[in-house]
Formats: sequence, structure tokens, C-alpha cells
Amino acid sequence: MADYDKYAYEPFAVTVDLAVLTLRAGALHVLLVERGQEPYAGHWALPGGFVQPDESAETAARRELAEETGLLDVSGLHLEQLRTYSEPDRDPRMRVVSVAFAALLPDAPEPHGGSDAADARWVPYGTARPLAFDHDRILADAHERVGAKLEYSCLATAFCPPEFTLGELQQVYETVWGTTLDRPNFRRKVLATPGFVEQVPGAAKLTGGRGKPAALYRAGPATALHPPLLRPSREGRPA
Amino acid sequence: MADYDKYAYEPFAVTVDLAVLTLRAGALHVLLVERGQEPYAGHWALPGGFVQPDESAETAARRELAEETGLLDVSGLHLEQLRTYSEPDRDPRMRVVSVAFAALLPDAPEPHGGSDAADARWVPYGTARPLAFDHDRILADAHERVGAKLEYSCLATAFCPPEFTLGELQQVYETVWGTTLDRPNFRRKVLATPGFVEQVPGAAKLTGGRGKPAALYRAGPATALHPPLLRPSREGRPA
DNA sequence: CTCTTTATAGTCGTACTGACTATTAAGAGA
DNA sequence: TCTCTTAATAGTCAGTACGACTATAAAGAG
Repeated sequence: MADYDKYAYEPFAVTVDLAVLTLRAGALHVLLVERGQEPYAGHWALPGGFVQPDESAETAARRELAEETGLLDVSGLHLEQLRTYSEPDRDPRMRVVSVAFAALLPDAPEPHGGSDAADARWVPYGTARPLAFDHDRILADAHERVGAKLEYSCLATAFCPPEFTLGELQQVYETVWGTTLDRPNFRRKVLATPGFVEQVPGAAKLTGGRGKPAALYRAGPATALHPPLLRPSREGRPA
Repeated sequence: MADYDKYAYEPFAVTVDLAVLTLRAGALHVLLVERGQEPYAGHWALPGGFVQPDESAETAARRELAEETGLLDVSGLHLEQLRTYSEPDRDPRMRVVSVAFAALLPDAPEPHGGSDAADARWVPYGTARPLAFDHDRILADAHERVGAKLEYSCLATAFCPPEFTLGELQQVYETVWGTTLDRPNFRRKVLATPGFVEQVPGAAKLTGGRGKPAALYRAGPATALHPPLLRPSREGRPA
């Protein structure tokens, strides 16, 4: 910001929009609310709301997340600022600048409309298009960002419960990237990265489903992956 | 954004802040303006200004960039949205939400205060602290983001003139990362990445300084680096 | 003419990765 | 109970990428 005296300035409304992602039954889901009023009445939209005078966008996003999901404790959830959308015509009613966030949830409790949330629902990613406003774009940006961060950060554990198997962790990568990965290679790579995951000490194996029971792991202290875990090929360069 | 009727909303001032980076004499420089008024009178600050009612933050950033640098054509410059800073107390006078951008310039024309710009100057990165407001943080975030993007994108060519030598390109990496790189290995890696750079066809070598003249290259069509060019070690994981 | 500087070429061993095969330990169904 | 299926885990092997080098070529400086 520079010289306040040289420019007139117009006040803007500032909101936050949330792309809340989770994995249900091996598919990526998004938390969406159905709009009751114009514009875009009947369309699905990302949850969000106005930033209050005494809070930052991050605080507002966390508050909205708690309200919309009905979760009591959102303090430990991963919340990542995506970018800010500020096209003058993105809302037909008024000038609204929106700071978008991506949030990742491990399990998927059905949202039971908290304080004043409209009825929010988990919707499989990619269905329910088009969304209201520019929310298709925001959601696509969130997906792209999360997919990219899986490569070089330990973000994948944010989709998992506190204790998880390597198979579940691999499912996160496969679901977000839309690919399949070789299981032994994935295992080797994850275990070779110091601090990514650590085995739960005397813990019993997870013996729920079929097959050999898997060892349980929890997230380690590392936050970055060196070297990264690159998604397969994606060649795409011209000749 | 959600239900406009359920919340009162406070209007905010929305600004853009620019971290304009360039390389001069092998050192990273930032474009800064000296503040003449309180608060932070006499401190250096990032250039920036208010977003006008009819423009997006990106448009405002490009306009401010042209005004502050005095450059006539800023259309081809790389401009990257960093994040939005919205702490309630970040400006003591009023509630200001600022969208920060990083811009990369190849050469460094001394800014000759365009239309109404305060006297802007190139300042070596790291000197001139503390900056006004939260601009130290913004500038550090810009540096971190640019350093990270050098690893997996072709961003480095944005610091170079249209035609450049591999030595100049390597200097970009070394300067931003603050490391030294092995020259043959860097060369091998860059040339092995399809579309990163392409040799200028019948062009003469650059024979300015001492030493064997270098071949000239220009930026290729690729935008991403696969596999990435990782900066050395940065281990840093707990035991 | 020689020294210094910089670009470019090439070598070599290690580490990492992708594509496999093999083995183990559970539940499901006959 | 036996066998089949499923999933976890162990291990192999070749191709490649990368870091650390050495060597050569082509310019200017003294």
C-alpha cells in the first residue's frame, strides 16, 4: 500500500471461500452448500462468508469451517490460503473480493448444519457443476494446488486419521492424482523419507478387512519431502 | 461467499503490494519506495496502491508496476499472486486488506518515478530493514516463493533478457538460492529438460567478457520442470 | 606468449526409481 | 477344514539421474 492521499479508494466487501476436501469411500468429496436465493438460486456453492472487522481472513476461514461442518475442534486442521479472487464482475450484486482457502479433513462426518449454516453436504468432486459464481475455478485451483503439494510436502497425512496404514496413505495419493501407484514402490519411498511417517510402537495391526493386517503409522515431524514424490509422467511438452 | 443477509459486513480498503525483484551485478535487488509520511515515515516500503473499483487485483498490480518502474510495457512480465495479508492491525490507520504479488524483471532500469510514483529505488535484498507495515514478511514470502518455484518451473528465465547464456541462467539460481552450483552439471540438467531453453539458431556467441564466448539461448515453450531442479541438501529433519 | 577466465565435453560411481516376482497373513466361501 | 482371494510386505534388477570430478577449447589481460 502506498499513498493514501493521492488516490480515492472504494470500499470492498471481503469474504472467504472454502474448498473443504475429504475422502469418502475412496473418492474425493467437497463440502458444498445449496443456494436458496438469487443469484444462482438452486446452484451449489462453496461455503464461506464475510470477514468480520476484528478478524483476519484465516480466522474467518476457520470460524466458517467450524460453523459449516459442525466440527467442534478445527484448530488442528490443515487450512491453506489458495489465492484471492477479485474480478470486478464476479458477483453481480456488489464488489466482493474473496480470499479462498483449501481445507483437508481426514474423516467425513456428515455436516449437521451448525449455528446458521445452510444445509451443507459432501458432494463427489466433479459432480454438481456448474457451481455458483466463480467457484468452479476456485475448486479446480484447490484441487490443482493440493495435488501439487502432495508431491513435495507431507500434506497427504492431513487426509488421514491420526493412525493410518500405508495403504490408506497411498489411496490419498491415488485419489487426488487420479492415478494408480505401485504399492511396493510407494511403500519404499515413504519409509525412506525420514520423518514422513513413524510406526505406532506396540500397536496392533489393523485387521478390519480382508488380507494381511497392515501396520499402523502416524504422521511424523517432517513437513517437506526431499526428494519429492512425483506423480507419474504427465509429459506434455511440445516437440 | 454465502448469505449476505445473515451477516452485517464492514467495508475494507483493498490494496496491492508488489515485491519487484531483479538481478543487478549478481545480487538480488528489490524495488522499494521511501515513505514520506506517518506512519513509518522514513522507512522503506514495497510499492503498491489501492485497487480501483473497476479493476481486479492483478490489473491493479500491473498498473502499479508500470507506474512505479516507469516501464512502458509490463504486459510480458511475470506477475505472480503471493497471498493476501489481512491481519486487522497491519495498518494502524484503517482496515486494509492487501493482495501481494511478486514480479520478476530481467534488466534493472533505474526507476525514474513515473506518473505519481514516489522516488522508487533498487535496494539490495536484505538491506533496508525493517520495512514499513508487514512488508518484511511479504518480501520474505516472495523470496521463499520464488526460490521454491525455481525448482519445478521455468521461472528463472523471467529474470533474464530475451537472449541469455547458460552462465547467466545459472547465476539466477545461485543468487536467489544463495548457493553455488556445479557448472557442467547445471548445464547438463538444463539442456536435458525439453523446452526449458533453446539455442538461438545462427546467433553469434556472446563475446563480451573474458573467457570462451558462450552460446545464446532463449526461453523455450515449457513452463514446468520434470523432474525438478532441486536446490542442494537443505536436510533439516529431526532424528 | 603465457596466464587467467569461462564455456563446453566427458567420465565414473552412487542413489533413486520403475517394473517386476515372491512370500506372508488374514477373511470368505465351499 | 481346505482352498481361494485379498492385501501387506520383502526383495530383485536394470535403467537413469545426479554429484563430484577431470579435460579441453577459446577468448582477453598482462
